Formats: sequence, C-alpha cells, structure tokens
Amino acid sequence: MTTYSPAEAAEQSGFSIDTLRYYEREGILPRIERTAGGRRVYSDGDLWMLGFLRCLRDTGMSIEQLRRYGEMSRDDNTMPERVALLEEHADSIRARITELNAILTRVEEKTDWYRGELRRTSDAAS
Amino acid sequence: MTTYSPAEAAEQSGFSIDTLRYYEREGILPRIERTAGGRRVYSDGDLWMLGFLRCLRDTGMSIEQLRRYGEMSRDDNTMPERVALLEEHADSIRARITELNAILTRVEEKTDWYRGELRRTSDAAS
DNA sequence: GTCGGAGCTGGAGCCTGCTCCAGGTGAGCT
DNA sequence: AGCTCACCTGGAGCAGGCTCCAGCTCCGAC
Repeated sequence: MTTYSPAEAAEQSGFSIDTLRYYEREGILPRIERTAGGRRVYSDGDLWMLGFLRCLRDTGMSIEQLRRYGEMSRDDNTMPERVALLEEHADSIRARITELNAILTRVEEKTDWYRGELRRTSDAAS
Repeated sequence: MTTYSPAEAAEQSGFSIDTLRYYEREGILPRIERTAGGRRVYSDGDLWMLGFLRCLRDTGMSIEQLRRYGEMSRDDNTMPERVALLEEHADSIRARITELNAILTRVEEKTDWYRGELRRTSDAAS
C-alpha cells in the first residue's frame, strides 16, 4: 500500500500543502497518519478522498458542507445521509448547468448582435 | 421612457442597493443620473446593462473584468474588444459546463456505489 | 411644518477560503 | 557532525466581493 508525503499528496490532489493542513484542522480530512517524527503520511485512501473532495469543492460545495461530508465519512452508519447530501449536491450541479447554458445563449446572442453592429458600421463607412 | 428608483433597480436586477452603489463607484456602471436632490434615477438602459452584468457575474466574471467591460461600454470604438472579451467568457462558460458534467457523472457514480453498499449491508442483515 | 421613510457619502467591517510567516524539528547526504 | 530541506505548529494576514453604519438630506403625506 503506497504512502505519500505532504508534497506528493498536494501534487496529486491539486490542493496546496497549506490547504491540506487547513482541511485536516477543519475536520474535513481525518487525522492523517504520522511518522515517528511527526510528519504526515497520506495513504491511498486519503488520496482517494482528496480526489473526491476536489470534485465537490470544484463544483461549489462550501467548506462547511465539505466538513459535514468529511465527518460523516468517518462513521459507517451515515451512508444514507451521505447519499442524501450527494444527491442534493448533484441537483445543485444540474441546476447550475442549466443556468450556465441559459446564460451562455444570452452571451452568444449579445456577441452576435455586436458583430451585426460592427458589420453595419463598416458597411456604412465603405 | 421609464425610470427607476434605487430600490426598483435593485429589485429588478437582483443586486442590492449597496452593490449598485459599489458597482458605480468601481466604474462598472456609468455615473447614474440624479434628481435635483441628488437621488439616483436608473434608466431602462441602465436596467438592461444591469441584467447583462448579472449574467456575467453569475457566470463567474470577476469584478475586475466587469469593470473593463463596463468601461468599454462607454466607448463605441471598443466593440471589437467587447466581442473578444465576451467570446473569451463564453469559452470559459463552455469549459465550465464540460467540467461540471464530468464531475456530475462522478458524483452520481459515487452515489450509486453508496446505494449498492447500503443494499448489500441490509441484505446481509436479513 | 413636521414626520417618516428612502437615499446620500465615505469609510469601516465582514465572510469565505485560503496563504503566509516565524521559529523550531526530523532526516537523509557527505 | 554539519548541511540542507521538507515539514511541523499556531496564529496572523490577505483578496475578493460585498455589506453595514453614522450622520445627514430629501421629499411626499398628513
């Protein structure tokens, strides 16, 4: 079972070392294993969790919710709650995609309108 | 031509009154017309702009970029730049949608996995 | 004419989510 | 033994984007 230094964990997860420590302090991550000398040693499981947390974070889940999810992940009896939380989050992602598509259309329309204006004014000039 | 009080402009645009003032100070909005007594009077054009700014803001455009867009909007010669800015922004929206879809799939997979686990454990218990 | 509510200004404050020290320790090389 | 360098802790600081406040003014209704 592979292990990872803080630098490797940061590299692979895309979080900074400081952020990893911050997440641990906040209870988003469990207490990470340490060497005899006190250095953190991340496991494959930790890296997996980090990968998933990154997905959640990148889709706008707040630190507070991340903390709830992290805490629940340490208790096997909370799977139904975790499912509920993830479903709610999936809904919010879907809603966001819908919203982005609507706005994208509007931005494209505006851009087209600008282009029309530009054509008009250059035609008038010629 | 209809005009709007600050409260109405806020209501219709979805920005707070404080935010409207802040945007004006930042140069995102033009200097808004005033009554003799110094109160702001928003025009239809202002409301239109606000609606579009809301789209840009809601799709993650920074205040700094909003300011650039706002400034350009006061100079007719900047249409090509505005088109460029909006196209770049449209690209970022498209990229974001792609990213969200990918993550959504992953979240759904995870949820399905949890559900599988839950079924397994409840089966084992029975 | 006075009362109450909406608005004005300039500036301070706040929340989120990191990010950056200072001062000290563990560990592999030479 | 001595270097170097990644890491440790606790706590301060920061950037973005508002949000709130004090103290004052305007103005429509009564």
